[in-house]
Amino acid sequence: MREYRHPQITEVQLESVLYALSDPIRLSIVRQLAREGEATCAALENGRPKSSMSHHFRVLREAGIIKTRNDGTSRINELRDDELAEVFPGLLPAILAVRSKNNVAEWTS
Amino acid sequence: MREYRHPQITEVQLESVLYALSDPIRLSIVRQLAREGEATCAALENGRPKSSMSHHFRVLREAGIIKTRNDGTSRINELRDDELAEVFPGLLPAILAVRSKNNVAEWTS
DNA sequence: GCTATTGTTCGAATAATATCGAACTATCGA
DNA sequence: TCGATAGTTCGATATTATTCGAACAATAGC
Repeated sequence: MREYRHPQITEVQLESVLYALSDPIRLSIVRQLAREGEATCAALENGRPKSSMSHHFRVLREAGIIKTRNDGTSRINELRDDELAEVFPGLLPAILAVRSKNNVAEWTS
Repeated sequence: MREYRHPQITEVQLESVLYALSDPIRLSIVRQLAREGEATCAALENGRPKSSMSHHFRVLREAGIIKTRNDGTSRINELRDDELAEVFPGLLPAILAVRSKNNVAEWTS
């Protein structure tokens, strides 16, 4: 499977980052990645359809928030937190510091 | 004209704040308010139709980002930055610290 | 090569947003 | 009371997102 295109961190736009993170599912992905370091797509889809999740991963990737690499048949995702800190210092930490009130996995069922 | 309903700051949702700020026009409104303290709607619409701007002010207001009060025929807007700092510490400063590359007023004409 | 696993892409339906003119409301001042 | 001023609301249109099944692609293991 071909490699993904990740934007240069200097090309990343604040608006796109904010938009990508304004979705509860994507936000929960990012929170989980912040906790666990890196994770496959499968580990992050909480019973949701793969195609939906694939869409969300793409939005996060194109916004410059995550980096995806191939590992066999899996894709491994990780936050680009260090890079994001260069261009938007304090932004991701401020967002991650907010405790999530509603668990996404909860309103899946 | 009747008063606006502003959400309690504790009811404000991170997702809504991020969404509201993911729009370039709304972001430019917030930046301008951060510079100038408070401003009327007219002072913030850069030649755009009033009805469009009214929509954006509403989104910002309902997200808990601005507060609007009446003053004669004008509405005066201000950031709820102190309150936002209570629930999302560091978030607004991190966003406002990002220098805007494209001036919104620029691509108006 | 066959099969299972993991994810992507496509396509179509649905939903949400943005945009802006037109009509309307409220207030101020003469 | 009559503009003039400042915004809001309505309604219609256009654009963009979300969702998810179905088909597809790539890899690992046997």
